[in-house]
Amino acid sequence: MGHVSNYSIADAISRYKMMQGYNVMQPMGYDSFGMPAENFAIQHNSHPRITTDNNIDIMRKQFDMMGFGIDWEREVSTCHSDYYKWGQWFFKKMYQKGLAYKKTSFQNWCDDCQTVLANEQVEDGKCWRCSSEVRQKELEQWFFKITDYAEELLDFSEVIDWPERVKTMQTNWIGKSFGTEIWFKLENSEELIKVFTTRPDTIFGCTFMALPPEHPLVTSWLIDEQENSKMHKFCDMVMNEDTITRTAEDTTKEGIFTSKFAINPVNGEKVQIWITNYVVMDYGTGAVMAVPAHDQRDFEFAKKYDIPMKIVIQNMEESLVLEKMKEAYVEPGILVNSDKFDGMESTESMKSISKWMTENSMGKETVTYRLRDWGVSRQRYWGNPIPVIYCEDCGTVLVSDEDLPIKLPENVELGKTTQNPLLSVDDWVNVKCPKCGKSARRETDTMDTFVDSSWYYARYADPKNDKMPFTKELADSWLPVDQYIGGIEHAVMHLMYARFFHKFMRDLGMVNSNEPFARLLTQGMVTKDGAKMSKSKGNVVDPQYIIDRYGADTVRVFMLFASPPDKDSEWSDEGVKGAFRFLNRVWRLFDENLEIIKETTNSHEFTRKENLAAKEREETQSKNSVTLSGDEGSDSKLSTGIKKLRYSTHFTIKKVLNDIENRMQFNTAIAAVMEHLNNVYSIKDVESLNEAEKAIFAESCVAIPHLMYVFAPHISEELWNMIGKGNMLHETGLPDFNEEYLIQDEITYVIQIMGKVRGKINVSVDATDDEIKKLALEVENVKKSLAGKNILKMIIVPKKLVSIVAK
RNA sequence: GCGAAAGUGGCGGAGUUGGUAGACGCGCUGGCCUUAGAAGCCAGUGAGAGAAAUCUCGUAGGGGUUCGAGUCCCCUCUUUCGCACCA
Repeated sequence: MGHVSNYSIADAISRYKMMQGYNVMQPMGYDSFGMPAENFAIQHNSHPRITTDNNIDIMRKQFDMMGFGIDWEREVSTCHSDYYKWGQWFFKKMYQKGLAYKKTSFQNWCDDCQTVLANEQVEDGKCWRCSSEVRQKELEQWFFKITDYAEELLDFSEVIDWPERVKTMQTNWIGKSFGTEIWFKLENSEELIKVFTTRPDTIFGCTFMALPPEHPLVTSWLIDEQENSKMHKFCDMVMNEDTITRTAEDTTKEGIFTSKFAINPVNGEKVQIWITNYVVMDYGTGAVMAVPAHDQRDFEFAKKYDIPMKIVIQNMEESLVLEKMKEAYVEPGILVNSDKFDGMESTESMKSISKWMTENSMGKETVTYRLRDWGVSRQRYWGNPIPVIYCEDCGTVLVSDEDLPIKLPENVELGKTTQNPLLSVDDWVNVKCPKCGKSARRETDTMDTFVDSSWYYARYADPKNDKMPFTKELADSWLPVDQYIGGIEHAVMHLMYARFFHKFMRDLGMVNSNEPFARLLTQGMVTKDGAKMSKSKGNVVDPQYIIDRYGADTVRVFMLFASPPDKDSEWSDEGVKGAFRFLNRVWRLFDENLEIIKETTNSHEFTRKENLAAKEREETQSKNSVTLSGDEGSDSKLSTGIKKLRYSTHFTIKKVLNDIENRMQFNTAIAAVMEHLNNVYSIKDVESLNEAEKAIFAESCVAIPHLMYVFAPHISEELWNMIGKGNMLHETGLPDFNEEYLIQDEITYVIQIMGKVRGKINVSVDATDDEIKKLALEVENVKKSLAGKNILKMIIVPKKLVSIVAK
């Protein structure tokens, strides 16, 4: 149901844009590589090639039944070699540009299964399959150097309508911070330990140094240690905690003293070196100068292991005393115990201290990013093979372009072993070295599926190209994507990888834009009984059943009406019936009044909303149609009820256009049409209306399919055809409203006394403030409430209310 | 633990810049229509008091700013999403 909801939104937007005259491309693709597909196939004792293609067929059928305007000529599936060939091609480009490289990193490893586990496959530190202990194993992995683009990824100036929260999350993820690298010497050695800190102002308070077990220095010390020494045991323990446990760990700081010391360059003091579980290798320099008095984690650690503390920043309001401190003092203050910097304000001192350290070769100012390079290696079968061959003589050799795609071997038996099946396909793994012709081996790692999904949007521009991923002309004519729709769960990773890839493609000269997605809508998920629909929970709704029973338009209207697109929406069987009832009411209105509508509308049409696309192309387009009720003669022939109806028609057009155009809020747009429909039904005796009134009535009816088209295209086109219009509704463009009919001669003012509503008055539009005040004070209930009070002030909010302050 | 959001009737949700809280829909109640049901139509529907006019309370909880707060500020709680203990 999630997909149905997702594409109901996309289809509504694209139909709206089509009505505006744009040439809209609504493509469809399947991110079909990856673990879920592989596991699904194993479960069903089948092959992912078969199961994914099957699932795609089912989805395509459903999308067709929903009537989504998808351009099937551009369908893309990431697991088909005509697509993944180009992923391999991009990998080569990354490598050639120095953006793909290999390094070791720690992975969740199960010894029994001989395989790497994803975080989600680790349950309580144990393998999900065999329940044996998971350990961290150092493996060679391929990485993409996304950090080269860190600075540019912080720049959102070229996206138009991205949700603020997505931008914030990405900015925090990149985590740029200005700080200082400080060089400590190892005692009795010339070896330097570099630490990174954002608080150089606290350097004089450093009392120990914290290293993670992965630190190279620790590794070198461990060689001299006994196998079963305490230090070995501690390091093994910390490193074997899987990433999740180590990440989710509350505050239990643990460590072991190395018996070694480092020298603080600013004062020559000896500081203890500890190995700890709370420092990570991947950030900064992988080493921390610990200042327990002014960092909470260091504080907790120092308390636990009884390490000295030193106050170097004094609280200006309340003097800090070491013995009494219950937590670290992290606020700004005045420097103390800091030699010649004593008395400086801490925030201001940072620059001076960094500068002084730079001049005296104790360190340097640096900028650090939290962002790490993107690990793309996966030890799995159902993914895109990495186009690399390892030769004993030539080393790492790229597969030549003529040999792409490297096709995944399909005659593998899944589920027999827990390892990557590719390892055992000998005639696939064993190849001749492209350079020297000697026997060599293929890389058996496949790529992270985020690689596949990082550029597919560009492939839509030129999906059948077999010479290159796409031509520049076609890509530039379509990109950037005007409207991208995806779940909020992709706020950081997918959306950032795609931005990175786009900039990379730009630097290859393949596209000329800087961003892949101009506008972004993060849609909510469909829930049932308060939880996300999933097979395991058994709370799924089969779209097929609902479509068969109520039709595609009902499903679309319900989905769009249930909640704003960026919020989760709760599935409700009753709510679906409500949408169905609404469409039936629309149908009946036309059925019952067909003759009147037909007779009176054939010579008239709404003023067409300006054709925006044409305007952009600077073509002149004459607005040749007339407003229907504009030439019906004097208003005096019209009853009040009919004038109200005319107001409703034009007000609704205005509201719906605004809700879609400026707010993308389909639920309120549909509500407005429902309200209008109620207004139309309030006209009882249609036969007895005069000609002018009948025309207004007909206009109010015709507005409905016009406005409903983007939500419920099938019934709207059908009604349009029924009233005898020759053309198709979607070719007519959007209707426009006539400002003239929105002018009201009376305005309701609410009267508040001390903020509470005490009455209402209807006032003519051109009444003066004094007249309004006078009328307000004449209201019975207002007089009653004011009895015995003095009026201090009267505030008039134009066209809204009168507020009286009285005591 | 960190980062980002959200919390409004029995339910889904309205409430564009601080200005009538609860639009619209669902559900429920009563009535009409019908041999009966389905469908449809009409009326009502936040809580409490009252015959009514009307009054009091009410937007997760607690404070604050304002003539006026669902909306702005501070604190707390709960839920959702993401995560790589960010020095």
